[in-house]
Amino acid sequence: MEIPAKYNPATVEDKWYSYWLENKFFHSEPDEREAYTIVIPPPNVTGVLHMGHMLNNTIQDILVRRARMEGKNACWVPGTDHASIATEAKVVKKLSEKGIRKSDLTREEFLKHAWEWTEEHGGIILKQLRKLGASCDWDRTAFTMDEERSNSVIKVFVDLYNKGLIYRGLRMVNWDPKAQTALSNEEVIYKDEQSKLYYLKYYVDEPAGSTDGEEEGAVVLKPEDAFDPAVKHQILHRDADGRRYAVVATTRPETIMGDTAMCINPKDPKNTWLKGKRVIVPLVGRSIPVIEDRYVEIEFGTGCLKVTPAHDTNDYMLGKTHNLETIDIFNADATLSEAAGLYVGMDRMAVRKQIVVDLENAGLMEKIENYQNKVGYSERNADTAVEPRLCMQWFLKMQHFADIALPPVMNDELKFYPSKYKTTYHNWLDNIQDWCISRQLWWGHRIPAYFLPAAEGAEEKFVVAETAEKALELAKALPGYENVTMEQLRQDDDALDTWFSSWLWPLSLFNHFSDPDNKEIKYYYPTCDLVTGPDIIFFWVARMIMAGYEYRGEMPFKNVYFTGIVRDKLGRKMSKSLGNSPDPLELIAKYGADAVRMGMMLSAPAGNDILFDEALCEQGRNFNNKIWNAFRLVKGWNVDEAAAQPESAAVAVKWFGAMLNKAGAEIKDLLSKYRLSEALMAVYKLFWDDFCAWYLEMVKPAYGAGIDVATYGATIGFFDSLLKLLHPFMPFITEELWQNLEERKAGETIMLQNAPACGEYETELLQQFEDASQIVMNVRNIRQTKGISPKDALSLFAKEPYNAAMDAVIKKLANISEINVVAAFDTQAQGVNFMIRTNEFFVPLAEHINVEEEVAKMRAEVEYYEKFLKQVNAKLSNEKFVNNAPENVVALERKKQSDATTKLENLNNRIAALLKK
RNA sequence: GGGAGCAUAGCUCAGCUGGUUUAGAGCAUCUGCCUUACAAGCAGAGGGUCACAGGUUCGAAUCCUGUUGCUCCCACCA
Repeated sequence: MEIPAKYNPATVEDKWYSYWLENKFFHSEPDEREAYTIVIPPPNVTGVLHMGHMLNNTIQDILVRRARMEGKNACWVPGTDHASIATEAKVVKKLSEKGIRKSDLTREEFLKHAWEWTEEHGGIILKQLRKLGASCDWDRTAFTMDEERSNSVIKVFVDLYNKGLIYRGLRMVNWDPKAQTALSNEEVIYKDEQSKLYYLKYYVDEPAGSTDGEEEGAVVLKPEDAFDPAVKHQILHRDADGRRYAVVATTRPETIMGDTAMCINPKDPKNTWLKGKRVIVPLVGRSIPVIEDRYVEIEFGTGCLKVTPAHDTNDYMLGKTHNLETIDIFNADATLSEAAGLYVGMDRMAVRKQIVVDLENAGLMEKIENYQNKVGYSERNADTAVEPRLCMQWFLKMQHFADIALPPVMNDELKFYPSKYKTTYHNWLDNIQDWCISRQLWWGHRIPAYFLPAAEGAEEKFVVAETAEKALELAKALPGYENVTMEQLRQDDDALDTWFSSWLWPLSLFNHFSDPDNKEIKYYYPTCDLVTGPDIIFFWVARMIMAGYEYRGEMPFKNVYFTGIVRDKLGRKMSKSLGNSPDPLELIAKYGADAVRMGMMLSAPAGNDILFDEALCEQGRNFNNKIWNAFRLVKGWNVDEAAAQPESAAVAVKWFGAMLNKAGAEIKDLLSKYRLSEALMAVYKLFWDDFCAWYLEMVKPAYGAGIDVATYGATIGFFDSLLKLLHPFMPFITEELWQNLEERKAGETIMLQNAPACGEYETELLQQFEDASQIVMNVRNIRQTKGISPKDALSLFAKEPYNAAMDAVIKKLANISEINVVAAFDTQAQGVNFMIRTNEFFVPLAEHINVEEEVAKMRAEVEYYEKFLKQVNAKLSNEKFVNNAPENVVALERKKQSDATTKLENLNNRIAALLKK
C-alpha cells in the first residue's frame, strides 16, 4: 500500500466526524457508569465562531473525550443563547436596512421577524463547532428561548417574586439610548476618554455690587488667573459690572437644563461666601439653591458641583437627601425633551456642541480644559454611551444569593482553576448590588407581571403569575377587583435580562423546573466541569452557582476552568477593527482541525491569556505530519516470521514500555490538574523524541530486511497506546490511524477505547537508557566535530565499572563496531574521551586528533570542576550546614564531592597521558 | 481610589512544602546533512547575574519587606 508522504487532514476530518455522528458516539443516556457532564457556555444564537470559541470548545472537547476514554459516561450538552439585546439590535438593524422601523411594528410582528432571523442564522455556530471536532451530544441541543427553558424562566420569576426577592422600583439605571433599554451594572463598559472640562459661570441671584458673605482676605479671581484648588481662603469671581458668580466645572454642559441645585462642601474655605445663596443656571436663567454636602470633593475643579438629579447617579442621591426637584430633560432616545425648555428634540451630543458655543457667546464660559474621564458604554452596543436614567425597573435582591453562593467556593467544595479568581468572586459577592433584571426589549422572556386598571393618580397594582389565566384569578381575589376582566389586564412590556435565563442553564437543560425528580437531572447534575472566560464570572458563573443552590441545594458544577483571552502575538486583544483576528474556519482549512487545536493548546495554561500565533498551528501541522510518517514507516515494514528478535530491539521494547508507563502517569496527573498544555507537551515529546527519534531508530530493521514478529507486535501496541493518549487533543488523525493500524470491526472507534493503563516501571531501566543515550550523543558529537561520517564505524572503550545492558542499542545508534571494557585506557592511543556521570569512555581516532585542542578542552573542564568542588567543599566544611541540613542533603553534597574528585582525577590523568606523547 | 496577579533564555511558559551536580521545556537561532518514514525532516550546538535593592536562613528563582515596570478586576470624583 502506498501512503502519501504528507498528511492531508481535509480528506479525513469530515469522514470521521460523520462516522462518529452516524454511530451516535457522542450521545449519552444515563446508565450505571459514572457521569461526566459539561454544559456548553451557550454562544449567541446569531454569532459566528471566533478564536475565543475555538479555544474554549477545544478545551471542553479535550476534557470530554478524555473522560470518555476513562470509562465515564460523558455528556456534553450544546445550545445557544437568545442574547436579547445583541440579537434585537441585529434584527433592528436588518429591518432598518429594509426601511422598517421597530416603532412601526407591533410586538408580535417584530417577534415574527426576530424568530425568522433566528431560524435562518441561528445555529450556524453549532455547525461550525463540528468542524473543530466538538463531540457534543447534538440530540440534546437547547436554546435559551425554547419551550422548556422559557417555562423555567417564568417559573423562577414567579417563585422569586413570591419569595419576596423580586421588586419593582424607580431607580437610576444605566440606559442604552440606542437600544432604548436599561442595562445591568455588569453590562456597562467604562472607557477612558479624552474629553473637556467646561467651567461655567453661575451668577449669584443678587443685585450687582453685593458683598454679602465675603470675609477679609477674600481673593477676587480674574478669568486668566490660575486656579489653585487647595487654597485656604475665600475665592470669588466678579465681573466688570460688579456681579458675583460661582464657577462650576462639568464634563456635561448639556445637562444644565436639569440643574436643580449647586452644591458645595461645607468645609470648603474657598466657597463659604456662597452659603445660603441662590445662583442662576446659565442660559436657562432659573434660580437654584446652593446646598452643602460633604460628598463634594473640595479639591476637584472649583469645589462647586452642579446637581442634576435626573441624570447622574450621585446627583440623584443628593437630590434625595436634600429634597431637590428632579427635571428629566431627556427622552428615551437621548434627545432633549420639552422639560429641557431649550434645544428640544436635539440629540444630547449635538446639544453639547451647540451649548458650548452659546455659553461662550453669552460670556458664561469661564474656560475649557482638556480632561480625561471615564465614560460608560453599552457592552452590546459598543458605540453608544450609556445615560444614567431614572425609571421603573424590576430588581432581584441579591444578598440572599450572595450568602448561599459564597461559602462553597471559598472552602473549595466548588473549585476554581486558577484559584486566584476566588478573590475576585469574593469581592464581588461582598459588595453585591441588586440585579436589574428588566430590559425594555421585545426579544426575550416577557415579564409575567400583569397590571390592573387603576384610578388616575393611584399607585399601579399588579399581579405576577405564570399565565394570564392565573394572573386573572389572582387579580379577582384582590379587594375591589372582583369583576376585573382579561381585557383589562395589561402584561408588562419588558423582557428579562438574557442572563436571567442563562443562570438556570445547568438546571433547565435537564428539565429541573418541569420535573425536578427526573432521571436525567439526578444522573447528570451536578455537572463536572465548566469551561468559560473570567470576563463572565459575575454575569454567569456566580449566578449559576446561586441558582444551583437555590433550586437544588447543590452546586451546578464541581470545577470551573477559566480560560484566558485570546490575543494576537503582540498581546493585543483580537478585534475586528484591528483585523488581527484570524477566522478559525480558515485556519482549519489551511492546517487541519487537529493542528489548530494543538496550536491553541500549546500556549494556553489555565487562566493565562494566550498569545495566538499562526506559527503554533504550523507546529501542530508538523506534528501531525510526524505522526503520519511514523505510521508510514511502521506499516511499511515486512514481518519476517523466521527472523529472531535482535538484542537492540528487545532492549528497546523493554525500555519504551517503561517510558510509556511513566509518561502515561505523568499525563494523567497533569490532566487531573487541568494543566492541559503541559499534558499535550508531554505527549508531544513522548511521541516525537522517545518514540520516533529513539525507539523507532532502535528497532528499525536494516534496509530491505524484515522485522521480527515480537518487535512488530510490540511496536503496533505502542503505537496504539500513543494514539489513545493523543486522541483527546487530536481526534481526527488519531481515529484515522487507529482505524488503519490493525483490522477493525464495523462500528469500532478509538473514541471509546480506554486510555492506556499506566502500571509500574523499572526506574533502573530508564537510567540505563539515559546513560546509553548520552553515550550515543557524545559519539555523534565527536563525529560532527571531527568530520567523521555516520557511515564509518567507530570502536568505543569503556572503563570499568561499566554496565553493558544497553550495548546493542549503543552500537546500533552510534554505529559502534565494538565496545571494549577495560581497566585503563591505553595511554598510547590517539582519541577523544568523555564522561557520563563518573564513567569514562574513549573513542580511538587515529588521525583526527589535535592534542592541544583536546587538552585545552579538558583543562576548561578541569577549571569548571575545580570551581564546583570548591563550592561543595565550602558547604561541607561549614559546621552549621552539616549539623542543620537534612541527612539526605548532606549525603548528596558528599556524593557531589566524591564525584567531582573522581572526575578531576580522570581528567588530569588523561591530560597527563596526552601530553606524555 | 481599592483589590488581585505577573516579572525566569530572542518568544511563550514550567520550576509544587526553600536543598537533586552553578536553572528546564517547546518554539526561534546557529552549524552540518536531500542518511532508503518524514526538509512540515535528521544530527549537533549556542543561549539566562531568575526585574532591582535589602532581609530571613547553613542554604533563596522559591519565604519576607521595599522599589520599579506591566496586566487585569472593582469603584459615583463632577
